[in-house]
Amino acid sequence: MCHIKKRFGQNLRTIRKSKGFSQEHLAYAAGMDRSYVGKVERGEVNLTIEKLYLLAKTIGCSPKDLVPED
Amino acid sequence: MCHIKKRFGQNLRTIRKSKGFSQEHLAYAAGMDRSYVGKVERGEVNLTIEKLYLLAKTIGCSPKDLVPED
DNA sequence: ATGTGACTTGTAGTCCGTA
DNA sequence: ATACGGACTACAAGTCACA
Repeated sequence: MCHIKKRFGQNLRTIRKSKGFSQEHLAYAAGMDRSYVGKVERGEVNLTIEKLYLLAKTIGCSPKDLVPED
Repeated sequence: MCHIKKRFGQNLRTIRKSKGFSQEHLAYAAGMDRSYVGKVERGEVNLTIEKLYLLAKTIGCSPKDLVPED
């Protein structure tokens, strides 16, 4: 429960890299600040589902791909 | 993108009912306020992933089951 | 290109009601 | 049992500077 943010961030980072995005590119494309994306990936942010969706959509994956299983 | 919250709420409501939970029971078991669960199901809340996870765990389903596909 | 801290503003989330 | 609202507090959102 307490690690969901970190695992979410790891998922995001893995998929982001596999798509060839930099944090900067992703942030810009999603209309977010670069530092915010970094915080999400480091598990420092308990982000909302709308941000979850925006990131998934921007990066080109399903929201479910970012959500840790357990 | 703008209807995520509503679709999420619908998913939660459907699964909650299929498990035989009332909003009150779910809220109590998850340590949340009764009115909050209602707001989530009505799509009035842009909830965080930790709440998403807590609700899924309490209701006995995967977090992915609550997340709308698109 | 990314990590981190400090900060302000908006809203998630709580707690109390009424119907 | 649920919908809905008001008022409040905690924290997510969003920005920036510097390493």
